[in-house]
Amino acid sequence: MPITQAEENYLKAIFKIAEKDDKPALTNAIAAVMQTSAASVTDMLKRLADKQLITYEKYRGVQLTEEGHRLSTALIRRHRLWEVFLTEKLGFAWDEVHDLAEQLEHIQGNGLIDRLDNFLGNPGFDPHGDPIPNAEGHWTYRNQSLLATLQPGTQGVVTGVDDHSATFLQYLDQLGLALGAQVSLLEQFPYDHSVRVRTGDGRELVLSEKVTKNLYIKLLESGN
Amino acid sequence: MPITQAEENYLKAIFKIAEKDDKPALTNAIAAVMQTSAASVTDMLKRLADKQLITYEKYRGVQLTEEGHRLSTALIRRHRLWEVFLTEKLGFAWDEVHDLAEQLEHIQGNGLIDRLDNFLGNPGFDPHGDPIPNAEGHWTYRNQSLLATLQPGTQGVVTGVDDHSATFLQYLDQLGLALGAQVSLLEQFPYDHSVRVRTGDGRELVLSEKVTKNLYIKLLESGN
DNA sequence: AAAAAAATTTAGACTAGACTAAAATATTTT
DNA sequence: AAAATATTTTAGTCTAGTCTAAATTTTTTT
Repeated sequence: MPITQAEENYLKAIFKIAEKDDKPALTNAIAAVMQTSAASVTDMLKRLADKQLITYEKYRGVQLTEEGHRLSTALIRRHRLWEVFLTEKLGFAWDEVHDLAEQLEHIQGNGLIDRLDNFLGNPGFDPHGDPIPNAEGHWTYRNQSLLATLQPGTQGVVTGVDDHSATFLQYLDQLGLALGAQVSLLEQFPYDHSVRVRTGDGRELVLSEKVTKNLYIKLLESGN
Repeated sequence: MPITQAEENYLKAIFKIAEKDDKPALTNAIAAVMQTSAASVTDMLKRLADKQLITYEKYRGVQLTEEGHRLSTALIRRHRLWEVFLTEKLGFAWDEVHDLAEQLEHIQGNGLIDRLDNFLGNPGFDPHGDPIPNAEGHWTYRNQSLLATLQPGTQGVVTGVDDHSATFLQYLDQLGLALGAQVSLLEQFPYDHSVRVRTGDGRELVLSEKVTKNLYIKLLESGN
């Protein structure tokens, strides 16, 4: 039995939930990610369990099997490589590529993705700074922290985002905080957990907690 | 109501049949192209007629409406541009790209295809020599003839194929008759309609009627 | 440890797209 | 112009994926 696009999408949703919580993914959580009803999720979980892509215990949530994990990783790899293609080669902005990659990731074909990877120069990260697993499913590790967790006085470079919504990404563009932008954390305001930062080009910005909790920074060695 | 992938595939099949015959496409003909049953075709024809993409008269066959024609043309444009991408950029051979393009042609997204077209340098023809309609749906005309229709003594260049099967394309590769190859028609054998040709690099080949009826040649001016 | 609330599953129904078998309509042959 | 044949449509069924409403199970509150 081939794996359908709907099944692939569920696998990805389960992977993403498991990644965060490291606990079995619950029906309602999956329903929220998939924007569908809990009843539909239950139906699909049975199908995925039949295909041995998840282990499913009624009322207890699900976990990916090894095969399910392998497929999810491959799917994320495909998604992120297509995102690189769309930005690097076709000139799309980082807030425009998600929906297209969501479709492209389902294209099936021998050797397609490895050729694409090669054509793109084997990129390690996608346009949002997310790592791209290699053909064996291994991830590049990177030392980055949410801006929200840093101490005043530290300095770093924007390396990723947690929120991939177009509105957030466009707001970052407006602030001049694309990937690679330098920021120094000047001050934290305990009242609402907003912060004041200085950008690489010398501007000062105040960022809300919502921003600091969605922006990844790689620290620069303080010696530099 | 959005147009589904299945509907798009039927539109393309109807377009291709109409292109050849210039008569209404009949149920069985569509069933043959779609590799499905006549009953399934009838079901789909009703849906397409509801959506005003075809005009359908029971037992009488179908014709594309203006909108149906526009959509089919756009679909062919997408298919052929993706084929160019797969060969030119990813290095696939001309006999490997059909199934992938069959999937890629259904990707929906604002500006995607025009960006792709631009990235590829606005190619006029796909890897099989088929013309690619432009964004307005206009076709590049090219003066080419089936090898089967040429007279001995004429000389030309391979510009296209009618049969897109991998076996035919691989056979042409083996014969050294890729797009752009030179051929002079030396002799026709009335018995089985096979022909003897000389290739650009001086080899002599005998080609069966099946080959000559699937190979397009653009005549060289005899003065050259 | 009941009762209340929340989460999940079941039951039953719907649509798109396919199928087979049977009925209806067209076309071809005699 | 009938009869025979070929084509097409209808009728009824199936699956994947969705839905709502009702029933069940788990968790939380009292």
